[in-house]
Amino acid sequence: MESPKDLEQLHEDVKRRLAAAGQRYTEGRRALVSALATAQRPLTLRDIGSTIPEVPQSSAYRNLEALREGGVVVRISAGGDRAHFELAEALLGHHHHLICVSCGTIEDMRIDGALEAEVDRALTGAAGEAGFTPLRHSLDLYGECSDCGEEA
Amino acid sequence: MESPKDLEQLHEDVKRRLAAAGQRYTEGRRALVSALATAQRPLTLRDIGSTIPEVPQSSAYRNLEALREGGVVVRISAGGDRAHFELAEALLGHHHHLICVSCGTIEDMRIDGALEAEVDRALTGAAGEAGFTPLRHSLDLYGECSDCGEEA
DNA sequence: CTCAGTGCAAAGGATTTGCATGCCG
DNA sequence: CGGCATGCAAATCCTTTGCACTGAG
Repeated sequence: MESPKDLEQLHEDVKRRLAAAGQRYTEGRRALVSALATAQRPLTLRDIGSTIPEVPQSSAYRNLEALREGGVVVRISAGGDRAHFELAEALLGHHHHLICVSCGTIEDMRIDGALEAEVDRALTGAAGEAGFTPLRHSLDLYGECSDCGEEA
Repeated sequence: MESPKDLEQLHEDVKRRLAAAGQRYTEGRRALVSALATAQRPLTLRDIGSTIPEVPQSSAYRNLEALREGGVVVRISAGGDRAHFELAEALLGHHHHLICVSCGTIEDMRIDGALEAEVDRALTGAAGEAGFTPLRHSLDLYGECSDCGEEA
């Protein structure tokens, strides 16, 4: 759980990043960042809607896009039809995802740094062979979360 | 490139799998499987539409779903808004994807088996800690493909 | 023959956009 | 002030579905 102080620092950080990208840090955007920081896992637009109903969907989409351009938020397409949003790795650190194939929920997960480096090396090699310029990787585990497993 | 003989064997294999799932292997489904096998990379519905325009979209979606239930095709959500489809790993073997952030194209890629095993072990460990039952993993590399890189 | 498969058109759901108005810098 | 941000409603885009018809087994 984030302490209020951490949250305040986060907002400062975000404000700086948005300013650098020539964007304002308005009340609605603050609400979005707070919601994402508090949840500590990727959220769908629907999740966000139930957390902060005062922000209309269209504004949420538009602001998430603005935050994405500012490098504060990333959009995740895995995990069903609906997109998920979470704070960028610049803010959360590098991590991966556990994706429940049953309910679509996504959780964050971290793996050993050495393995991470090894994976990166292997991927970069494979990319080179294909004339591909690597930017980042994603390593996701699909399965059933504890909630869905119990019901089965 | 698949030789005609391989393609024929593929159709036999698919026919068997569909039969086991109690489904027919019709002309439209053959066309879809041929298109996917020939492309040798995940295709969007649009890609498929331009390859085999004689198959209506709704039929394509329905048949891809039938093929998915039969374990012949998988649906990939990464790589933009549109879903991609490709032959299942039972037919293609385990592999990963290179995803172009610019044009959304996806290509197949294989990595070293030992690393693969190591990754699987690490993921299974992390999954256990989260009360997660692991099913499969995905390891994708995002970057810029050679076509898009040249233009930049 | 019988039931799954097919095509067309309409429905659905998530996401985007046009436009008039409000607020931040 | 001036322009970006906001809200609402309408528009889009991908995907799914209802229904009557055809074809595979």
